[in-house]
Amino acid sequence: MSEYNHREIEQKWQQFWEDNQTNRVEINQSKPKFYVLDMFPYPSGAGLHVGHPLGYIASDIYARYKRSKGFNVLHPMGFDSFGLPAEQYAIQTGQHPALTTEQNIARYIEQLKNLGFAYDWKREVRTSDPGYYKWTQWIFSELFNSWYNNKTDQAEPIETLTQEFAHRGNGRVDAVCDEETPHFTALEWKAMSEEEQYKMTLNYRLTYVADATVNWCPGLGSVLSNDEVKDGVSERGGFPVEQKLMRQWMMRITAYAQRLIDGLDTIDWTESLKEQQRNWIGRSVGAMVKFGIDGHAERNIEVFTTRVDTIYGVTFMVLAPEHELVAQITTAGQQAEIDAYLEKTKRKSERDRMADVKTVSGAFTGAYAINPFNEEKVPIYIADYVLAGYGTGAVMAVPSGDQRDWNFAKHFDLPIVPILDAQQNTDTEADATKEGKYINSGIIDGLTYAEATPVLVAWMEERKIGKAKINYRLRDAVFSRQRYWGEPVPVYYKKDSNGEPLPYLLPESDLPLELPPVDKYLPTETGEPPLGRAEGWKYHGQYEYELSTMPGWAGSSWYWYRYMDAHNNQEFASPEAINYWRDVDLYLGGTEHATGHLLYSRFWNKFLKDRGYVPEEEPFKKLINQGMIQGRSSFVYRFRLGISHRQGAGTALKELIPANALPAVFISKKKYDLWRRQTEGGSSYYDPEVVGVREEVNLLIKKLEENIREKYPERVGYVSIPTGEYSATDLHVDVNIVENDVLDIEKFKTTRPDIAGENAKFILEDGKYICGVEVEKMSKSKFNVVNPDDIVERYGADTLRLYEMFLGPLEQAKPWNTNGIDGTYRFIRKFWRLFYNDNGDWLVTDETPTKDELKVLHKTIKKVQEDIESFSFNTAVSAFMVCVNELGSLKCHKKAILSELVVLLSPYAPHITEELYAALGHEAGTLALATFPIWQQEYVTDDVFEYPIQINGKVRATISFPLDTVPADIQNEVLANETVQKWLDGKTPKKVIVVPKRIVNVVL
RNA sequence: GCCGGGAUGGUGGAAUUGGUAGACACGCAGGACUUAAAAUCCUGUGAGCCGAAACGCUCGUACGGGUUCGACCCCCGUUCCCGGUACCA
Repeated sequence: MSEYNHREIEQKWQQFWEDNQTNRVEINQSKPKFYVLDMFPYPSGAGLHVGHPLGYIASDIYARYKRSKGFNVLHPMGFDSFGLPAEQYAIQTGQHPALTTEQNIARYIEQLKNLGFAYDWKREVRTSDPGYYKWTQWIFSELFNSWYNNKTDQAEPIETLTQEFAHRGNGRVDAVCDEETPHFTALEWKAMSEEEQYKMTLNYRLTYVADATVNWCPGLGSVLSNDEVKDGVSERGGFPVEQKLMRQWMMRITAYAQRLIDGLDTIDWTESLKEQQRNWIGRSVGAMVKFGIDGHAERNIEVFTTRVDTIYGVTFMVLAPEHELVAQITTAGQQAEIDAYLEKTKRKSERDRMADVKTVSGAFTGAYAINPFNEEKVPIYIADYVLAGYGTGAVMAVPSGDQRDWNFAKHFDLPIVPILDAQQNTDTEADATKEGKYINSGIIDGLTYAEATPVLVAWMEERKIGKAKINYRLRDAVFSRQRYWGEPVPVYYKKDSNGEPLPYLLPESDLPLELPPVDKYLPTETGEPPLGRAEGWKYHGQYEYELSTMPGWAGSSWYWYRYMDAHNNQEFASPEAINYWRDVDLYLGGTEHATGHLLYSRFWNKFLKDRGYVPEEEPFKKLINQGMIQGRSSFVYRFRLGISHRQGAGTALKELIPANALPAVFISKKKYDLWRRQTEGGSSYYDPEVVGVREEVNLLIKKLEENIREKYPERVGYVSIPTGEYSATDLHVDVNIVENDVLDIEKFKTTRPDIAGENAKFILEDGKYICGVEVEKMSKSKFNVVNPDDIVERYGADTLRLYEMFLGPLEQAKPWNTNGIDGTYRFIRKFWRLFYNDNGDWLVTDETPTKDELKVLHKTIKKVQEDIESFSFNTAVSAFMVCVNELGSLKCHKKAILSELVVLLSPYAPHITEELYAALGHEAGTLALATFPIWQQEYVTDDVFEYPIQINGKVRATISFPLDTVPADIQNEVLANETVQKWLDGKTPKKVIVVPKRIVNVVL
């Protein structure tokens, strides 16, 4: 092998790894385990672009590094292969989503293999594979068969609940369950029929059917979860979303709200990510208070408040328009007004409601609530600023302390009563202070905030009109999707004694419940989900199956366990595998999963732990978010040419001449900016550069005009360009034909046949066409997508891997710019030339390395190790470059140095290092078994330190001293130094600071 | 509005966390090799000033202040950018 040939080398080793199963991994009790995981990719039809592998490269480097440090490393890859895009495509083309998904995955795998990742491909999983989703269905079943016991603070099998029912009824059960669950005794329980008992348990199960207000998306024909809705439209596709009451499968994630918050303190994630989860769960500490209703002795309004202390400042109540009491308490006189308001809110979309935060609106019900503390009657309003889905859907309004209440009070001219002596200006705005002492506040007058709350809560609890309560923003998760391409829910329906359908679970022996074929991937005529189309799809030929499928997050909420034992068809993974691999030590992925995948996964994990299937409370110990790679779009500027016609021609402009007779004129970026400046007026008009461009453009236009007029003398008058920012259109140009912002004009012409040949004019600068640049999202429509395959073809995977890491800190968002890649490519070739000269001669010798060479090597080992440990991959790449540059200058070709360096670099550039490792005489493929080099202090430390000598904090000289020089000696010598003497100018310094191995500062 | 992150040469970025700001790389300029180009190698490259030269000077890490012998780093205030979130009672 003479010259470095990345194609040959990379292909050879990728084949070798595959043939020899080099990256195969098995349980090995004699080694510590380490689990590195990348977030589950969805295999989209567009394939990978250079942004995707960023995290995969980082995790691969880390995994290989850990392996060389003696860990048994699990580093798998697989596919979250159910999902909307494949189904949308199926709807359009009629192709089965399984087929397109299969093709997309094949393409992904090919691309991933091209990059040389050390995945154990034998462990690959796909959520849409029945062998996989059997276990997703199984976990669903386990959830169905469990309830949440608040006393033990964990999920338990439903049997422990029914045993308790038989023993003592549900009086002492403290469970997370439906609000309306009735009380019953053991006797009553035993008196129930089996069906009645079963129905009762449905109130407790961790997955259950309920009528829920859901995000209905007509455009997708499906329900979406909160995290799939952004700004009132669907995250995928951007279709409008509306609120609708539907019968849905739900997951009782709220049972885990507190544990989901507490667990965050035990894991190493970024603070911002944890904060997002905390906000999403939205814990607030407060109290429930019951207000009576005047004239409705049997009813009351329950409110949740975080400020019970302000209860004497309540001057009105507000209910959500959807609140169930509205219909019952509205007086005859106010009925019309309330109806009108309800009608108005219903028509407002969620989006309008959000956009319209400023406007105050509401309507009076005519009814009055009674404040239990002072028996005062306050009017009850409805208003859409109160959300039905939060708390109880009712608010006690304290206008002196809450700005929204204040706005409402002002608008409807309601009283504003201050309740703390520290409150200020309550007639111009609300003051939410907790300072001062209470006034106008009955039993808490004169107390402080800290004193008042316990008094109020005790008072309420005594009278059973309220209690302390912790409320969460988190809602139970809707689990049904009215779609085809997802896991079927393993449930069938039997008619109960009233003829109503009652859900029953499929037994485990009937799993997996496979997706049936359908003729179309659309809802049925009657509005049933697509599964309703499946011919004869019935349980035991007679019972209706559940027709909705599971949401996208179902399959990804437990997948990391499947990798531990990917082919097990007895269990989702064997206890042996689970207890060995336990949890993910390093999880890498984007922030977009902050409140979706990462929350649901933690939920399912906690559930599986409660039920004894897994050992760890938290599944992902450390998590790193790689920054998004943005696109860097290139632009060309095309003048908008206007043609005037000869007077009296009377023809529409576009008919004057054929469209292609008018050339396209493109102007280079800098000149375009200058051209635009001519309208700014002032001095720029006379700027010679501006004048120069103006003349150049006008000359060209004049020439064009003459040419055209020659051909169409009777029609064309003159050609002109508007001035200012409207003079040209900026057009995206494919970044792959632009290098260092210089447009490849020939390629540009071939991609745009309409402007080929003579039909395009380019106004250049320095003989080049320079494109404009903007950072945007990477997408096809912006022509800024860079395909890793192209880069690999041209520079090789090793170079791409190094370059992606070199680009900057892993966690930072950055635009992709291929410009710098030559630097890493040069580095790789320089590295190669330490082993081979240009004639292909082997240069490596067995000579003993010098001290300098050892220092270069060990310095690099130290730096690279520290950088990998702190995930600072970009600086590690620099360290390699420095190292190779220095070894190059030292003309070092010594085996003792180079073989260590090869191992050191192997996590970053696995192919070239395998090749050279073998060339150094090692058995092929054994690099994976090599141990990470260990740096030695003796080679790294210098004997002298070069002290920067500052005068008043500015460096004026440097002087070297042996490391063990005492500060007094340093000071003496520094003061004697010529440069220092010059600055001292005969004076005595005020102070001399000597920091050993750092700096000397002489203060004048 | 609130929460989180950030702002350093023409560009991507570095700086042992209070101790020589700009490592490394791109780009650019000049040179060597070559008939030429590519590749490769060498030199220079924050801005400005002085100069024959200097391991000369001044300014310089978004802006304004402060603490310190010494500040990209700590504190106070301001501007802008990115991400998240939003009537949450």
